[in-house]
Amino acid sequence: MMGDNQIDLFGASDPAPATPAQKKPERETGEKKKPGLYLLDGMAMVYRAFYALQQARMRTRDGVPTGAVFGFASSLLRIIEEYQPEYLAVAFDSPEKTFRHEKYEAYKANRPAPPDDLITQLADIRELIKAFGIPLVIMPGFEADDLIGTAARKFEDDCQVFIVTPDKDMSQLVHDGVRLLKPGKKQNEFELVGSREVAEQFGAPPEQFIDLLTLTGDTSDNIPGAKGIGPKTASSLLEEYGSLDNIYAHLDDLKPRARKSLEEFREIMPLVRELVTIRTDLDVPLTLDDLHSGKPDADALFALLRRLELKAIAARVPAALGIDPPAATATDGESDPEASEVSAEPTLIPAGEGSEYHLIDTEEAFGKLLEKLEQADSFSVDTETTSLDTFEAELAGISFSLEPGEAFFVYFGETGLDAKTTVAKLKPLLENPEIGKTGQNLKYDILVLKNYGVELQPVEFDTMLASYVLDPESRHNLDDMAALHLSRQTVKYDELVGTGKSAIGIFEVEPQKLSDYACQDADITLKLRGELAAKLEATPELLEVCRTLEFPLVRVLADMEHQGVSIDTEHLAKLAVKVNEELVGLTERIHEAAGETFNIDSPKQLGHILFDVLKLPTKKATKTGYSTNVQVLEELALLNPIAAEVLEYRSLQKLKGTYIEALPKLLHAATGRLHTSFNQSITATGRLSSSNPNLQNIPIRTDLGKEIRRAFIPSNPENLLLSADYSQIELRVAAELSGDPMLIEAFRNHEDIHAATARVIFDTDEVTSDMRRKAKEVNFGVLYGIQPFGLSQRLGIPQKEAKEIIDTYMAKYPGMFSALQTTVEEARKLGYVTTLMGRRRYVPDLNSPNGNIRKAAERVTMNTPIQGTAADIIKYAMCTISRRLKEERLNSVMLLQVHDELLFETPADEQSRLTELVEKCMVDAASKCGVRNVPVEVETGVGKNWLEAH
DNA sequence: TGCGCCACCTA
DNA sequence: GTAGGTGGCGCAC
Repeated sequence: MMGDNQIDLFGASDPAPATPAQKKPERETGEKKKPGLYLLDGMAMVYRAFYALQQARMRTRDGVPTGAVFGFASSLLRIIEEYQPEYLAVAFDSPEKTFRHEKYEAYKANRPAPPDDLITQLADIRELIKAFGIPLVIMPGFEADDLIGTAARKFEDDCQVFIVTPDKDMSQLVHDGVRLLKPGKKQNEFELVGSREVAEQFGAPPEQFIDLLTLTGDTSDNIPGAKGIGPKTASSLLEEYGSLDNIYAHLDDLKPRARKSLEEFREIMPLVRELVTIRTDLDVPLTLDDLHSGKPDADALFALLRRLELKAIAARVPAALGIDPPAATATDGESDPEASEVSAEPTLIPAGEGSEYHLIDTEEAFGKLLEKLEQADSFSVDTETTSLDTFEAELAGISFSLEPGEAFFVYFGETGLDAKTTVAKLKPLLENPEIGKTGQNLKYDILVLKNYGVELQPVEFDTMLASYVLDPESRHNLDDMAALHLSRQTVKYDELVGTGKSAIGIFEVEPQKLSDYACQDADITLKLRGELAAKLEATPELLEVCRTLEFPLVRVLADMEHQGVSIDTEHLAKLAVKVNEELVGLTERIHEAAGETFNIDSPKQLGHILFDVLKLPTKKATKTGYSTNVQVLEELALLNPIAAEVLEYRSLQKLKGTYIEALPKLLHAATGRLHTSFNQSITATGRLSSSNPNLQNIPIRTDLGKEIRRAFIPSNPENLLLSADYSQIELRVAAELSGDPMLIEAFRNHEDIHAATARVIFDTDEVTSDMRRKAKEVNFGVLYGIQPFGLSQRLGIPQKEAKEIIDTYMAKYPGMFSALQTTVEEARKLGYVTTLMGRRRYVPDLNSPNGNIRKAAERVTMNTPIQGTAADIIKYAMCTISRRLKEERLNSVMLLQVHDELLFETPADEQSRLTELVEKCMVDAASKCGVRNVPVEVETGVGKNWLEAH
């Protein structure tokens, strides 16, 4: 990487300071401000920049990755802009093995090689530092940490030292004159970390930090700590005994578990301590002058930034470094507007610039527009309304764009046209199946127009969903997409009407301004369609996901939301009375047992009662105190009945607050029903989500939960509810993906799959219920990206046992084993995972240097094809069912989707036809989506309410 | 009023 | 161990 192998420093081309060197501050003038010395932890900052900007996928037009360079340069500039450092240097590790490798073979052995995209940027970063005129410090055999530690110690009397690093291990260097600057959550913000902050964050002051790190070890460097001793235990031990040596001097006072662990650890402790200790005593010929920036090389710097198309950085350089771009290579502002898509902070042009927008507020102008629209075969449309609630919303106007660069706004305000009659004139073309409609979140427009008797169709392209399919975890709102894909700065809705109390109604906005805003949205939407469609076409399977699943589903979901579902408020009212009585009793008993009244809903107060007042043993800590969650309370229930009462209280309170009392309030005044929103562009896997209210998490497990389900009833009392759900769909998908013959065979034979798994992994025909339970957890584990830690937690067994179970499973189902492995390997190479239909999810963290983050990404990678394929299947089924219901002219309607279940309302005489149709569509959907080797089963039920139907 | 955190509901 | 949403508390603004 850093190719130079000179023994000593190599730095700026010109060691002479750009400004006359500050005189070293005189000793005695303690008041006088000391110069600042800023030491950058190079590689750590590079890594951080790389991952922080990975999502943005920054590249030059030629595809050269630039995110890390951008992030690093931006941080560097920020330091210069904000602190104007007298001394500034960047340290990097030497490429050779260091003394730590010699002492400990496995040092950093678990570090994966840096991703290719990062490696290619290292040379650029190095060039950048040189062009900035900043000294680069590298010494063979030593890591950047040690160089920084040594420099910090050496110069802390003469300077205020700031170590710029995201690495917590550096906390040990914090001292009177030494502080850390840690990159914050927001790009380009730094958090100043002094002694107090270290103590707050880690529960140990910097002086104890080495001992703390020794005890816990450092997984990222593959350095073991004392087993079973985590940060919390370590810091409380250190608080009590002051130092590691003193802890060892008092081993006998410790709890047996900690003692045993520390005894085992004793042998390697000195080595660990040496490994985690950052050296501050290297014998290196470093002088303060070596750390002084030289003159920046303007030619080299601007040439580099130009090559990498980092305009935003180039723009900051003149002010920060006091240099100007060479005349010939001046950064281009206007000359090349299209080029900026890939740069991080492209100069955005106003969205409306270069476009023609027309306010339509006369019959004559409207007549002309109508003619145009009738002759079009496709256009974009956007409604402006008085409310985000689609049932309340009144139209303020509708904008259209037939070709990029021109848009029209039909205005319904006082000075405009009459909404009702105008919409009636638009109706035939809005409903014309031959004229394709493009929009941003068309479901909203469909719902609004329904109130005006218009069934907007067909959904030819939805930019929000196209963006979602291209990258589900990117941002899908119009403003961000305009900036990202079009380098356009949009006028925001808030800028139009203001915010908070000073916000005005949409009809109070000046018509011309509203028109420009609305036209902008239609215009941008159509332009975005062009960009997004091109990207989809480059990946045909993603285009197919849009065409066959997402776009057709928009109408289906709009219809479901509009339909709504009825609930039996009287039933809920009765439940409320019962639950309230029980809660009053529980509250009394809990307060009595506590000896005082307190707020049971407050985990903080509850913790105080349980652990301070009643002195019950603590089990688990959270960030803010001791955990009082279900697992903890269940354990405590064995010691004190109050815990069981609290559990009961919690469960009742939750159901009461979230459902029994909340749902009746959410009934819509106009329809008397519950209208959820099905969000189609939220989840990373392709599932839907539901909100306002969330009807995908209605209780079912407990008795009270079942009673809540009983409250969901048909809108027409003559009708019935029909529920149809896929049986074990995710396991079947997993079996299909694995191709594992044993697993597939079990499904073909209609076996009890958990029992079958138990038989295989426990190698017996006598499967006990406990074996089945464990096997069930293993099966779930496979779906969730199985790892020993997780299974051990779920089953409450040691990690070692969990590992054995997993090993056995994988040995018995080799197809599953290799499929999971291949999935992760492929994803690591490609950067994304796919469902059977080709839906994508990017998983950049598979290359993270942080073991925990990487493992989490591996689980995501294993789960996404399974969860995502199941989501694709039910989406496909919903589309075909909706179509078939219309074709068959049935009066049944789809009400809800709950991931593997569909709920319908049906007239009694359609019940059997509906059942047959739904079953067939659901089963067929699986094979259409690629599940062809494993049979898929659907279970249906009918009843007077959701509980009976299920 | 907004936000992070904890806890807990679903598939 | 995967994917979501909501309610209440407690704090900062």
